[in-house]
Amino acid sequence: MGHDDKSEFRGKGRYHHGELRESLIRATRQLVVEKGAENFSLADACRLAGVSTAAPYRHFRDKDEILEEIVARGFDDMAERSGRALLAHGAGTLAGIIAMGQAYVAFAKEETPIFRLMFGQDPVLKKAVEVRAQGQACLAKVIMAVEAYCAANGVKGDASFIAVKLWTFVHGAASLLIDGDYVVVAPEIDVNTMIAAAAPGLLKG
Amino acid sequence: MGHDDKSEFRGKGRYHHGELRESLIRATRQLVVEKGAENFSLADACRLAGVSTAAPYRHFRDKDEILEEIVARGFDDMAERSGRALLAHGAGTLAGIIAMGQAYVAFAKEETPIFRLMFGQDPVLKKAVEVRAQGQACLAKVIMAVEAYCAANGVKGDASFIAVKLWTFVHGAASLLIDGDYVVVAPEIDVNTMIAAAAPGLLKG
DNA sequence: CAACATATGTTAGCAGTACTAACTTAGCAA
DNA sequence: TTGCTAAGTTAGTACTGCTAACATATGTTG
Repeated sequence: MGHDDKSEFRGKGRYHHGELRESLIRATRQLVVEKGAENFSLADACRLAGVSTAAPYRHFRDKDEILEEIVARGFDDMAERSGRALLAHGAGTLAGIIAMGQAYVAFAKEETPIFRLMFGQDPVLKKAVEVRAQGQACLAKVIMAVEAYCAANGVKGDASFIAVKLWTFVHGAASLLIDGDYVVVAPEIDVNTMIAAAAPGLLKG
Repeated sequence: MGHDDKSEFRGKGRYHHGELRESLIRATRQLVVEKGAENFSLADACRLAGVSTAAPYRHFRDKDEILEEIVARGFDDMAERSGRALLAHGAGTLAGIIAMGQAYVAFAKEETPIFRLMFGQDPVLKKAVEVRAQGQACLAKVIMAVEAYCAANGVKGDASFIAVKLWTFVHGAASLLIDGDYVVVAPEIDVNTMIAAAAPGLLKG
């Protein structure tokens, strides 16, 4: 340590950076995680990559197109985590479904700025086809888990409706938690406990 | 119509506007509603009020302090709406509680940018004492409604825990709806139906 | 009523942003 | 080697929030 040359992002000292696109994506991810997407500036990412503020426009349409890349990788990450949580408890079990929900909240807590980008309101990101597809794939996993649960426990009812109810609850928990709203009005709440308590009721037809 | 003089916000043609503070708040509210808090600029509000961009700083610490005012009035509005929804069906009834939840979502849908300001992540707004107090008052209403329901229906369980579960679900529904996430993943969902379907399960101890 | 004090406006300017246009350099291909 | 093109650069536009210094109205007080 001690050499503050940002070698992780900089090129090889040449006029042409060489892998600027990937460097900018990594720099952006780091800055978004550190300071939030609201306070992220493309200019900062440029400084981190050791490049002029006009350089990104050779690789990206605009600021949003870089963020799309971050969101896409976020969905990958989340899908993998929730998949692991489910499998750790068995596919058709209540415990597995609860673990999935808790993994969702854990992701929101650990990767808050990424989570906000993934589910936030930016209409540009919402329209990106890659992003849409990955969001759908994420819920499809939940639906399959609920279907397995219903089949194993003799619950009759629309699995996708139940899945959306679960998602809604868990998403609400994640949002209120990371936005600091529980702290304001119900500071003593334990989100994981609450999810475990609510899941059985939500899983009934 | 036809006279585009913004008379609603402008002063009386004098050097001193007269009621600039209130004019700026109303202009800000209008602009936030129209274009979202993300795209709101204080400079726009100044133009709408017919005043220089430095003028607001005689009345507000900074941009955030104007927004706090918007949030405070938003909580007033929401509290009144949900109170009416509850009373329309009777204080201790399931229908009343469902109606409260639906009113929450309706508020989020109709006043989306205000709702986002109220429950969003801005740490400055979270710290404002007035805002905190009004948030607490809002949930206190829900807790009282749940207590009345529990008393009337012989449910034993912590009413505030149940209230937080309800809030969590309804907030998740509002968030996913206004952020356009249902559209991406489950476009056919009817949020009001879903709330009515989920409420009984969430109200059990 | 005049003079001053203060509240509330103004203009000018700073530092920062996203993004564009025109120019330059490097790397590759004929 | 020549020259084309991809990928950098600098310089500049138009915007932002906010501050400092200056100007003007308003109201209080001798």
